[in-house]
Amino acid sequence: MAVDPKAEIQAALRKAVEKVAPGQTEERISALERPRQASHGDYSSSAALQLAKARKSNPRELASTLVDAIQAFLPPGIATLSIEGPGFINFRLDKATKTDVIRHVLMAGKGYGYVKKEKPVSVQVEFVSANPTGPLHVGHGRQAALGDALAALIEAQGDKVTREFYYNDAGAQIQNLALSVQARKRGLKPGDAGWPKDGYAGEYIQDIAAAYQGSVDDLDAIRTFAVAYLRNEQDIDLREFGVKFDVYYLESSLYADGKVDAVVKGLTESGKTYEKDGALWLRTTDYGDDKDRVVRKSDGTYTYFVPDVAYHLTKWRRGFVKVVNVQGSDHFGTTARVRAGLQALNTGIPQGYPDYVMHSMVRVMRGGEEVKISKRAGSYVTLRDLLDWVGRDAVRFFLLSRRADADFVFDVDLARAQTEENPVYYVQYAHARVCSVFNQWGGNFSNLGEADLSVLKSDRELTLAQRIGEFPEVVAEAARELSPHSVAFYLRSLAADFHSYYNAERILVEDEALRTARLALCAAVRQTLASGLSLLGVSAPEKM
RNA sequence: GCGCCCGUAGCUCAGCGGAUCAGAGUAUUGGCCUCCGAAGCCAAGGGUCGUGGGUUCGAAUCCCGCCGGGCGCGCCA
Repeated sequence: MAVDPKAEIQAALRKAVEKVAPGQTEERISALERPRQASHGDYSSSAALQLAKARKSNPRELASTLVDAIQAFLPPGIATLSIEGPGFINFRLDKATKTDVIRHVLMAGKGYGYVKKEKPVSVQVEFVSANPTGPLHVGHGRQAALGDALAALIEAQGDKVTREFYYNDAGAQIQNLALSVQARKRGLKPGDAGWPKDGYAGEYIQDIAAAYQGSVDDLDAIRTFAVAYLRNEQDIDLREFGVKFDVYYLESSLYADGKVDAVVKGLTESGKTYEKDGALWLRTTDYGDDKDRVVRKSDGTYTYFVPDVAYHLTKWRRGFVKVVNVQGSDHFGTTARVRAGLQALNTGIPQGYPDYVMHSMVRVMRGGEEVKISKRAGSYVTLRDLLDWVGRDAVRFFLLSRRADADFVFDVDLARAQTEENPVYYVQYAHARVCSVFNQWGGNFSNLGEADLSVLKSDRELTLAQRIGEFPEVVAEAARELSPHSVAFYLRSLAADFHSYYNAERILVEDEALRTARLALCAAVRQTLASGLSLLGVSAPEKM
């Protein structure tokens, strides 16, 4: 088992800080940073600067004291220390330490970057959750990419993840869908006299009407048919996008099982409700919401708030200790009240439950202009449009290359460019290139693990090895911060390091020892690229 | 009006609760294939990090004001 140099240094640093400044247990004091400038070493600590402030002493002297302490705790042969600048302690890893990771990756194989937990936690990621009233739009695409990647990242941290899709199959929107299809079946068009008030205008309504063979007067049959039709259509798109769900949860089941009534009862018994204007209200403001919410309308029916709370209560009851909901920022308003409703039930659900990953809107640019509508959906661009234009890998990679809360401009022309520069192909190409080297070589992989890595001495080789070594940390942080985009950026960097190396040095050299060591490095690159792409749901082709 | 988010190179965006943080891609310009895949590499130009204050030894990063943009503020879902 290879050592984890960062962990070793971290541990030594913590002990040193504790020794020099007992009681200073603040996490950030003993934080290790990765300097951007290579001349500043591989890791650096600003502990001396931070401690100097509190102790009113000279930072460089303090750094010197810390260095002595660290060296006493740090096993030999890992790194050398120096004090630079105003008092930074910089660590330079020994070459052998840097290349050690290669052996580790080859041993771990597909497990590299993955954590095995003794006690996995049950986690749920809920995403897409589109109501079956139309084709999936690009925002759903962003949710699908985000949710699936988040699930994969959390799984990589050793937890057990359930991917769930929640939808409303019985509400007012579904009624409008049924009425729209019925009207189409009767030959009406949007805008005609008699067209339903909140009817759906998209062309797909006509498709459903044409496919429906039953009685035009049987609204229940039309509703059932239309829901099944659109659910199927959505599933086809999701399948092509490579997203699979473990559970489809129906809102109607919450009513059928009495869960909605039970929540109303629970809220009432909590003492946090009151009657006003003939309606039943919940004091969600007691839990951080900006205004109280109606539970039961004056006409006796419930607001959507109730099934929402009931649904999230089932998540907790089903044993999901952690829940991540991926939603568009237009659903922003629901987060505070769902959390408030869960708190009011007083069932021991933690305060921040559930987590939300909100993403901002996606704008689609094509041919220098913004695309706002699609023929099929009418008022919006669909996920299907994107898939048809640029393919699954490009859609996934692009949608994951931005922070979720950043506005997104999807440049279709850039994404579909296969002969020009394209961020997706850049990473995939690196993978295909490594594979190509191995094909050319044609040797036996099992020997690579015994390669003498000490012959890898060039800066590019050490940089590449170190980059590979960062992968587990990148994955862990992306999972912790719920930010898959950092994996996409990491892969870009790894691919860049490899391309640069490939152009500078020949892999298949005459010298057998050197060749074997370089191939071992390449094998580690390939494994890391493949694992990273897999986390994002993007394929790692052997040929392109 | 109130709440949350965003404002970084011509364009699209990273910058992990400060320091060793002015970065990547793209676009533009100039080099590199008789040799493992040129969907690649090497290099150049390009930004008072929206703006004005504050805190600090140090601010793109933290705090406050302002300007600009997005989303949300229903007895709709």
